[in-house]
Amino acid sequence: MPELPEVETIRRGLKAVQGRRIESAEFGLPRLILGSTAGELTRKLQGRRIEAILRRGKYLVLELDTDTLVVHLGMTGQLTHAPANAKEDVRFIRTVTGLQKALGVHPVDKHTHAVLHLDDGSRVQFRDPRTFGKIIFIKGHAWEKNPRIQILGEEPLDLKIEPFLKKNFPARSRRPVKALLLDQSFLAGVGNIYADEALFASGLHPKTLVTLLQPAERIRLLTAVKTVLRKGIRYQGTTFSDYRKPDGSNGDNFERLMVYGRGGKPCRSCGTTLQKIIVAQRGTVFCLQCQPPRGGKKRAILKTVDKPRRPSHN
DNA sequence: AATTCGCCCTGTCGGC
DNA sequence: TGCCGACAGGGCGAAT
Repeated sequence: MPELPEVETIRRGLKAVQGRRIESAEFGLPRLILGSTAGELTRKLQGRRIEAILRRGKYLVLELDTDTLVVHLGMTGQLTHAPANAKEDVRFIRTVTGLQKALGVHPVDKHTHAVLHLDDGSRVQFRDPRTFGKIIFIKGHAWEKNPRIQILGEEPLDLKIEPFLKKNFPARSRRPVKALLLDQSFLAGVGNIYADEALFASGLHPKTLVTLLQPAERIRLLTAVKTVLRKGIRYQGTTFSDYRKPDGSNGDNFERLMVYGRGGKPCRSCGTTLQKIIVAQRGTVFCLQCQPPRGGKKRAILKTVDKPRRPSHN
């Protein structure tokens, strides 16, 4: 699931298409397109120049000379940039049979739903097996006024923590803190992976009610969000299943995750078996020891921690 | 008003 | 071996 670090990595990886002109465009699955029909979009994009590639939350924004394309990758969306004359990339095709592999030919990939052919012979391809992605056509450059963009909260990496806590933090909300992190109108770009990682990094149980967070915990939480997102970008995103960089290669962050995707495995910090529960309708992995819940069980855990340690003589 | 739920979709995996 | 249900989940609109 491409979240802020994955989309940012893709944005950076697509730098080479800036300034290129779109010679032609193809669209395969009309329901992924908003703001235009597939046929009209093909016509509208012909001859357009890609001026800039931006990111807002999990949205990738392609500013053209006259209009704007906004892309959301949903859960399994991939945006790749294939060099001139490149064949279909076998790395994207999981169903290649032995014979096809031997012959070096593959069926046309049924999951590639959009292709932009550029004036240098390269192409940008949008592939999305689960089709939760969206391609939004916006006339002109006022894409920030689009309802889907307008409702987004602040960019986590830009925000100043103290003013944000005063102005934007729903201190009386009774949602679990994980639900808040997933809310794109609170912070734009945090998804299931980085929400779990941020909660682990700040030592908060995912079900903790927002209203119960102490000021110091709020600061810890926001600091952790920034930290885990920056780490995700540094390692070029988390490849769990479908995410790829624009060159088709994997991100390096998965093996560096502390909790996401590690349910039942030992905590990398304390060795306790990581729990998997459902919070806000999402699979959620956390460490009961490092992220103790409020109330009943907390007391028992504190008691254990507070036990005087036997001095070691070695 | 705030929060939760159901739905969209398809590849993968475990169980029988 | 093959069938089938469960699961993965971002975001939107409906329900509570």
